[in-house]
Amino acid sequence: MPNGGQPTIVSIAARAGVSIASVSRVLNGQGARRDTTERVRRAAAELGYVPNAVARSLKGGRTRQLTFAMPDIGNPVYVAMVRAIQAVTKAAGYRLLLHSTDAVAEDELAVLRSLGDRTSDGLIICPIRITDEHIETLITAAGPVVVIGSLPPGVPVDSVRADSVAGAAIAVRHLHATGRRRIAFINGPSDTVPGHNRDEGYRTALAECGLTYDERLVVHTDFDIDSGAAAARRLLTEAPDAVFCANDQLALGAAHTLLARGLRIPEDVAVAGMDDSALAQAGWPPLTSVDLGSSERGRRAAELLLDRLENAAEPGSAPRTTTAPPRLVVRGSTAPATDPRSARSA
Amino acid sequence: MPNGGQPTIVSIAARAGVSIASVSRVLNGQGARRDTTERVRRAAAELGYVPNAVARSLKGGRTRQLTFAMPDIGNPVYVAMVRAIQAVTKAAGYRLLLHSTDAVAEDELAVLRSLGDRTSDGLIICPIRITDEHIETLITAAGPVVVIGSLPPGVPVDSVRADSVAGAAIAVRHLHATGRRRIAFINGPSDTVPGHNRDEGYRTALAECGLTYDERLVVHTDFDIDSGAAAARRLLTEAPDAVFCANDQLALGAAHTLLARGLRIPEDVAVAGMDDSALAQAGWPPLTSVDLGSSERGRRAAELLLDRLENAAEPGSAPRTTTAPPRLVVRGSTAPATDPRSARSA
DNA sequence: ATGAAAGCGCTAACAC
DNA sequence: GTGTTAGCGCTTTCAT
Repeated sequence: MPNGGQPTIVSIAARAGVSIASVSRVLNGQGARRDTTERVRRAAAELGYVPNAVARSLKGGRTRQLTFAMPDIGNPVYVAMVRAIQAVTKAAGYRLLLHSTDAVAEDELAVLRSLGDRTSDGLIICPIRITDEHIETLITAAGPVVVIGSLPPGVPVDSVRADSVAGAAIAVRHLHATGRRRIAFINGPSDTVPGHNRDEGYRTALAECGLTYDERLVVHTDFDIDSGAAAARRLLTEAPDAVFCANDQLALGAAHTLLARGLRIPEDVAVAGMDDSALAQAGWPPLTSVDLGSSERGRRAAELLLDRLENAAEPGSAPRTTTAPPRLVVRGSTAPATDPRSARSA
Repeated sequence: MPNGGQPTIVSIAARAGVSIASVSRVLNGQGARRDTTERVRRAAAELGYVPNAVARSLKGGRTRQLTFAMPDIGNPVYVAMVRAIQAVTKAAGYRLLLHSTDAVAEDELAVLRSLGDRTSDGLIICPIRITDEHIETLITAAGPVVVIGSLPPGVPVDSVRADSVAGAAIAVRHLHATGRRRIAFINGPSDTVPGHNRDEGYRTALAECGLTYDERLVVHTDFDIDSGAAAARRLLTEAPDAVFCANDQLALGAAHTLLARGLRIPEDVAVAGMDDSALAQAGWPPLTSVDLGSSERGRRAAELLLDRLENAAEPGSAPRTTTAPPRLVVRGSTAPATDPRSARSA
């Protein structure tokens, strides 16, 4: 037996007494005589035939599979992107392959290069850092790629970015508007694009609000809960009346430290995060957070990719870049400490 | 140009001045003369050759891809499974395809049937309900399948299950041992396997502890945060001194309701969840939870599947079933209300 | 409307 | 050690 005993168009053709070409036509909904159509269909059903997608791909040169590579499948932000991408690609008849790179640059490059093995027709990748090697590999990729993140100008690749500068600024202004004056900032690594941009937004907004930047109120650390808790412990000596965090995990960690020290949120200290992930609603009190449009970015990226795929006409046509606008989601963690009215000005 | 201009073994053969067979051999590390080997390698490198995985799969009958189908990619329990499965399959040289079925039975069946399209070599599936149709489809599946969940006896399919009966019982005994006597229970739908088993564990443990089952203390609802919050609101009139929840999301929701009503956790009411997902640590106070071995189950399932794949010898050999033992993880949400000593007896 | 046959890119006999 | 050739299962001309 050549294969595992699976029925193929050959078995169907034999059973129905027609040629394999007729089987193929009938199964793909092309014209055939009533009689032929029926016999083929019946034979296929009786045999429990399922078309071999691999053979079809080899012939057609397309797999109808797309890949999404993200740094961390456990991060709700990427889960939101997956959902959005899934919705778009599924509607277009594509399967989605998920790949977690664990933020390892080498792994990201490997995914990029693996486009050449024709396992998927296109790729959406969300790199946390973008090195020269990334750009090099991006340019020579064997298929269409869309980057979720900030590409340097001039790189001929479609991309979708978040406006975390504006996002951070919105949060800081909100905290100021609700009466906070000592606004601490727990940020991620400063050598990442997100970290750098959030820092810029923080500084800008402080200036706008007439507050001075005080480096004792700023901590750079990793993007997870424990780091947030540790950072908050260090900041406590500075007696901030608000803690703005570069993502929800950091905010959750910071909130734990504050509550454990007996401080009340938001009465004594306000806490705000970014991403508006599922964690923000899960926190106590529910966390104010800046939605950077994860779903929106995912959806947009998928659309751009599909567009390249369907209109493969001009592979060299100008790259497109979209920016998702940030949106503040106010919850309990930043209710005004003193004058409830001022909350309205947010 | 036949394909998208991608180099193939034909282009390499031409450039190196050898036959395609030699190219194939060299690239697959088989014997060849020094000179030949070198010329092929150089040609491949210059052309930026990447083997076409589709063609290789068609020839070899295997894709070296595995599929994991779970109900909800946003649920930390499944994320933990993905991580564990990924680790095992990656080490064995398999790629992992992720599929979120959204707990839709029809989607689960579709995934099962799609094994026939040869897109992946095997499947791990985590169905939330198991209907007769599931079993039927499972049996006639076109490739090896491992189920994470409880299969009725007699179904000839490998499976890995959690012991949620024992898990629920551990939690209840812990609450009793730390001084709680009015232990409410927020459970998922009773017509699901997990819901049914947790209920059994709850009843058993209550009896062991000499407490009587009081249906006013029990609520059946959906497995999410909002349902947990709503259920807790209903239970408040019964003044429980502990709330045991069938998963962490329910526990988180319940905790929110309690805190919002000004009750203290654990001083006034203890709260415990199940799954020990990332959410348990994210909650406030950090949630005591029963680890049902998500990682363990994922790992085990992957191992079973790989074993079937490698030793495809006897497809009809006896199905194996593993059960992962539950483990209580005590955190702040169930510290004893009165006598700190009694916590030791947990 | 239908059948014969070519070929997608690769591996593996089989000859030389 | 190397080349020739036959498929893997399918779609798609090209004849008939």
